Amino acid sequence: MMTLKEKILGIYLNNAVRQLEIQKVIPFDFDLAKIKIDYPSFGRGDYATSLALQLGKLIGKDSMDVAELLKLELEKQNLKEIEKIEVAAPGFVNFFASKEFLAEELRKVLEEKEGYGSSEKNGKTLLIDYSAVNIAKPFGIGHLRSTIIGQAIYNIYGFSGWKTVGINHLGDWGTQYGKLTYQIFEKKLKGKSIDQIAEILKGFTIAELEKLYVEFHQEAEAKPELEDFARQWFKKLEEGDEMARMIWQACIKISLEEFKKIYDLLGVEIDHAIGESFYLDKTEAVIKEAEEKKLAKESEGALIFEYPDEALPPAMLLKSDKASTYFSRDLAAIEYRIKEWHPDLFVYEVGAEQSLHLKQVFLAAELLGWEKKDQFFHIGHGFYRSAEGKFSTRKGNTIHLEEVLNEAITRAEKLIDNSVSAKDLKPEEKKEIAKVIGVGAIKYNDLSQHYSKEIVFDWDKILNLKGNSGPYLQYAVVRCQSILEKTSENWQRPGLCQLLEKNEVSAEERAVLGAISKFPEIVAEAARTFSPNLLCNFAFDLSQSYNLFYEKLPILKAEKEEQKIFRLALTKATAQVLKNSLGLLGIEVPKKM
RNA sequence: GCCCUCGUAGUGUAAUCGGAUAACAUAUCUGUCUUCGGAACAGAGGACUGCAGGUUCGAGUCCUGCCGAGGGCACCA
Repeated sequence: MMTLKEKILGIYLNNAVRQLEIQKVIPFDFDLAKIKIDYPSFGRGDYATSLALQLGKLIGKDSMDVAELLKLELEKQNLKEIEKIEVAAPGFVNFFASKEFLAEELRKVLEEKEGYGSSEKNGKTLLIDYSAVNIAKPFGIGHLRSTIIGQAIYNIYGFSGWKTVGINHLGDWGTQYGKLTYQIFEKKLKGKSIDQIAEILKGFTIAELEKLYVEFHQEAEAKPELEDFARQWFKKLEEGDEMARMIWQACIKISLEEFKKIYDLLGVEIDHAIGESFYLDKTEAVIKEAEEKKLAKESEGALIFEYPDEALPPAMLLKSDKASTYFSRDLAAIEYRIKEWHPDLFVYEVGAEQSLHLKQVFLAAELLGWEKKDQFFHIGHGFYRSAEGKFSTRKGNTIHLEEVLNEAITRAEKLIDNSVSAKDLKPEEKKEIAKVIGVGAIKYNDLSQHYSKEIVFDWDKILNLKGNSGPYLQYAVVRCQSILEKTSENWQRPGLCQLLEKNEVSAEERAVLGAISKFPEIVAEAARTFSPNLLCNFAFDLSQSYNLFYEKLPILKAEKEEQKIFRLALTKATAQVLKNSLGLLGIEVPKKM
């Protein structure tokens, strides 16, 4: 299924250009790949191309003349989706979508419902690595971006016809667990019997684990030898020492239970949670392969991966004490994922700080002959920062996600208490709605900003509940639904679009329709550029168009019967498309608010 | 020192592979309510898009240099 945008580019413009070639107006083999279709600003049409500007330059003619020629050739094709083509200085060609096209899209929304905008299965698989929370650390605000953006990308690709595999690459391995096991053993377990130890381990909370971890770093500043003890403990862990394993496993259990609460609150479910430790016994084969392919080299007691022509700095495969590194584990993970799922595209939703590391991993996978490096994509998101700088687990100045979510929910509750329409609701219903609104606000705040940007953490901004925010969109849907509930009118009947055909549609109604029909194109663009924020922009635009229409024109009290039906259909379609958008973003819609 | 990312009204952001008068929110000011849900709508003011060059018919976007912020550069992940 081609979107109108794709049709204009791929068929209509292509035909026009070929015609001009035959007429020898322009030379043959003009490369249409350089051309794109834009959305012009309001009033100038639905689609635009600057093709004539480029052609004019190429053949040394006035772009306006070329634009007129293109317009002529396009008009000869009798395009049913296009009502009008205009030429504008200095050589733009603007397209206005036809009533037939808009009516057809409206019908499609009403028919296809939650499927509107989706694509048929394309047989390709996307594997996305996101969230990647760390064991024994609280679910920090820092993991929010990865979790939310990753889930949105996962949803968008699934909607676009891809088979999707989501992986939560749990951080459950590394020297840090040496630090923690050392600390737990020294501080809490030393000299205790096995039974006592089991009992103590069961009782830990994640907050205590975090506190121990922070204390370690404080103490290590005065006593650097602690770092060596930690490395020894990590080595024990790698060698399967019973005590080390026991402590480590207890940490995992406690952490997973804790994370489950947050994922539930966020409404996120990741297909597979696989810890880094899972790949431990798989690194050996990778290292052997690297050695066979002459890509590994010994250096200062460690084993490093070297890139030909120093394309990238070397990466470490084995530490000098022969312990594995996250580089070798990440490579082993790729090998495992290829075997298990045969993905066509590997996406890593991981902080921008890992940019170099992932470049090294991707290029290594290519050099090893597994995959091409352009099959990998790193969505390197910017961090949440406090006004003073980065949040750090080591220093203990993190903001816990649970705190943020609870605060958001509390703020939403206050608004609900003041809401007239929700005053008859039971307390537990209000609580549930507050959850949907609070969590939605936080998700939207995050998703609406491009992933590459840093976000300075500010309670008032992250919890914004009006203007360009999650609740604004939720409110638009709820209001649509409220109107629809007030009528038993069947808007899905023949004659729905008579008004359109008779040209009796106002500018406000036309704007809503125009916005709705862009949805499939926006989904495709959001997928291509891994940018959920485009969907946020779209949903906000549509809500604004609808709110303006709602303000200006009566729906249930429309003058004519056919107007009422049409406007109800518009309301239904708006609610549907907004719900589809929010669904992809992972934002729920309350029944009332 | 080298490498990567980011710099847009007071604040927070948008602008898709270079397109038209740089859009939106917030804050400030002014309006809209006997009408379908005011968490709404309309209007006003507010920008040499960090600075200086360059490429182009056209630059917030590409290139060069500088300034600023953040991150990275082998035994943390």
